[in-house]
Amino acid sequence: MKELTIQQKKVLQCIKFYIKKTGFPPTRADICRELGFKSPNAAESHLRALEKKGYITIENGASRGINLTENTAEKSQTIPVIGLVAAGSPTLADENIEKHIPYQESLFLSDFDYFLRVKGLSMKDAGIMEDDLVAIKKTSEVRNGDIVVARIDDEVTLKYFHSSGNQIKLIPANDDFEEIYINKETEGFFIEGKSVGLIREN
Amino acid sequence: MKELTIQQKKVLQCIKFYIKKTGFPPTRADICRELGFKSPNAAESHLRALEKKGYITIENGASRGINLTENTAEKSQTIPVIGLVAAGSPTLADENIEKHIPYQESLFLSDFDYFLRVKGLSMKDAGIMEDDLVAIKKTSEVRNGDIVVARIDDEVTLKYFHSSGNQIKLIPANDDFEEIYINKETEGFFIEGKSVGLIREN
DNA sequence: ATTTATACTGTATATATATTCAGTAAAATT
DNA sequence: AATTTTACTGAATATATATACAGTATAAAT
Repeated sequence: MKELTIQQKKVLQCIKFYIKKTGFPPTRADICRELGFKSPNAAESHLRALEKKGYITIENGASRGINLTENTAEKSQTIPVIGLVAAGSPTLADENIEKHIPYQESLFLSDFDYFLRVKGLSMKDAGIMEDDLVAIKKTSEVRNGDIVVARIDDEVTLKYFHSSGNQIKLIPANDDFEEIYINKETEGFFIEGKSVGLIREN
Repeated sequence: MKELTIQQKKVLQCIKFYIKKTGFPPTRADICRELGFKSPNAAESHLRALEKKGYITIENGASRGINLTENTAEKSQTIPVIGLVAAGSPTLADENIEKHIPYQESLFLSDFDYFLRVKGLSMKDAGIMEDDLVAIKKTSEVRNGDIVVARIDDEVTLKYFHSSGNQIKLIPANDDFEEIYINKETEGFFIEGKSVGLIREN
């Protein structure tokens, strides 16, 4: 799809916002009012440019006959999927984002920030398999028994969390893996978040 | 919310359909055309009735100024959640539906018909735990290795599917459970569908 | 170097559209 | 029994709206 100019983007945003607010598309005059244009032809020409570039369609002769193209209309929010890379934290930086998947508010009981793509079988007995998507809520407030995303220096893992006093245990759900013991004050140790749900794409 | 008459329902449906089709609400004349009315006032009065009953709002003076109320606008499709009841098939009958959850088209790679609430741990080693929601696509076309919803008389189970010749094996993913052998022609045996995804609400 | 696209103002106008008024008639409420 | 709601036709109209035309000016593409 052809790139939009800054002004054209503004007009497109204005249309989206107007529809969201009112339920129906704006008139030329509405766009002028919103963006400070003094001539309806300013809006008109921008609309024709947006049409030409495929972002909207215009029903000729119809009032408010603006229709957002499929690619233009935001269907629903999307949530990033992040790979559990052995080295490097699962940040929301672009280079770590595998893809985006559509997100529906009430999908899980708690809200969450991203999906973590699981590598390996260290949580197998908790029913978390390779390539599963674990919904992660970014928080450091975790309780014993929670499944957490823990970072130790550059290593990131998904494990059961258990703390007593100053000592923290990271427990795998697979006998082939070993528990990890750390001190709360250990440098480079950090709880990235906790699991609040799971999706498996068969 | 106040009940609608048959005609008012028709008009409301007409508005929804028109918006879906064109991206913007209909005019009075559009409604007349769609429903065969000969006077714009027929549409007008129905609109005012719908407004009075709270199904739409009307922006006075604005063309196509119809806005569907929150409860009126269909946000997204929902998919039923069905319990894996030991006796009785997981049909989409109301009495078997636990609840509805919002559904986004591209959530899984394949489309599906309902979620099955898992009881028991017979598929534990496949990472399917108690209370998980397995996305089921209704089909009898299944392949060896697929996880299927099988019905034998009134018993419904989730198992790995394996057929060779006329014999079918239903294999659990848990050593504590036993494989089930059946003949393809056995009466009362039926493949309800297969798993195409999974959701776990922590 | 010339054309095309961008980014507007300003005016004008045909027509698309909401909306009111005047009726008719049956069904539902009060 | 009287009133309100539903369900329309039919005509009239003010105005909301799309859209064309005439300009001006700068930037980008060919």
